[in-house]
Amino acid sequence: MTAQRRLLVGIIQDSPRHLDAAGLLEVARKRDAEIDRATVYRTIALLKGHGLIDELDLMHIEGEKHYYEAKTNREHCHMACFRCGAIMEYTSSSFERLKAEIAAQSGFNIRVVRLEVGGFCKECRKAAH
Amino acid sequence: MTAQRRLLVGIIQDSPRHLDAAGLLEVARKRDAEIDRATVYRTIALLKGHGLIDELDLMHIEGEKHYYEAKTNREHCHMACFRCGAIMEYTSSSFERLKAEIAAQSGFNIRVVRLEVGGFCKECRKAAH
DNA sequence: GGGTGATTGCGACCGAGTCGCAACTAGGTC
DNA sequence: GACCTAGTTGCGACTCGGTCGCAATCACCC
Repeated sequence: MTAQRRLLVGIIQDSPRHLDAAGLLEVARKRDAEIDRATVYRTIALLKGHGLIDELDLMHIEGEKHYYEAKTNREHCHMACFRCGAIMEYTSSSFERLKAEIAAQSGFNIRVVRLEVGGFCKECRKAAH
Repeated sequence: MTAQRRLLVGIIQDSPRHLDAAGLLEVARKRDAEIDRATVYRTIALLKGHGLIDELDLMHIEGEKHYYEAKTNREHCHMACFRCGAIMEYTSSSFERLKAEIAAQSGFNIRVVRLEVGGFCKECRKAAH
C-alpha cells in the first residue's frame, strides 16, 4: 500500500463523474505532481484484477477511452446519448435477475458484467434525425 | 457501393468467429491483396453508423481489440472466459424484456445495446483459483 | 462516353497503453 | 531504530489500434 495507490483509489471512489486514465492522472497530479502515467495504468490494472473497479467504454462516445468506477453493490447499466453526450445510469432488479439467469443457465461463474446502451436521451429524441 | 465494401460486408456476415479490424483486413487481403487498412476502418465506421454491425470488446480478453458482428434480430450477450478465452453467446427473452424496460423507464431511444460478461466457464470453474 | 462527388490507397501521424530498467520504499525482522 | 528485500515507482522508449490529409481512382448518373 503506497501513497500513490491510496491517492488513486481515493480519487476513483470520490469522483462524481467517470474518469478515464488521463483524467485520473490529471486529478492525481494536483495532489502529487510526481505521479506517473505508468503508475496510474498499473494501479488500474491491479484494482481491476481484484474486482474493485469496473471498466466502462460508454459506447466510445468520445474516442477509445476507458472509464473506471468503484464497484457498487447493485448492478447498473450506463446509457450514453449520442447527441448530447450525457451519461445516465439505470439500476433495476430485472438486471440482477438477468445476471442470475445467465449464470444459472450457462454454468458461468460471473465475475464482471457490463451493460451499456447507446441512443438518444429523452431531451434529444425530438431533435434526433 | 464499391467492391471493397461488398467484400468486407460479406466477410463479416459469413464469418463464424468474431473478427477484429486486423483479422478482417487479413481475410479481405486473401481475396483483394490491394485493400488497405484505412478502408477497413472506414467501412467499419460506416456500417456501425448505419447500425448494421455491432461492436464488441469481449472483455478485452486479448488486448484492446474491438470485434464486429452483423446485427442479429435477437439480442444476445457475450460471455468471455478469463481462463480458456472461450467466447459464448447467450440469447434470452429476459434480455429483450430488460431492454424494453430500460427504454420505457428512461425515455431513451435505444439504438445499440451491449451486454458483456466476464468470468469462468463451466469447464474452467473447477480449475479457477 | 464524360463529368463529378464519393471512395480508395498511401504514408505520416496520434494517443492509449506497455515494458524494461534503475532508483526507491514499505513493512517485516532482528 | 537500523537493516533487508520484495515489491513499487518514475522514466523513456516503444507498440499498436486507429485517424487524417491528399492525390489518384472509381461508381453512378445524365
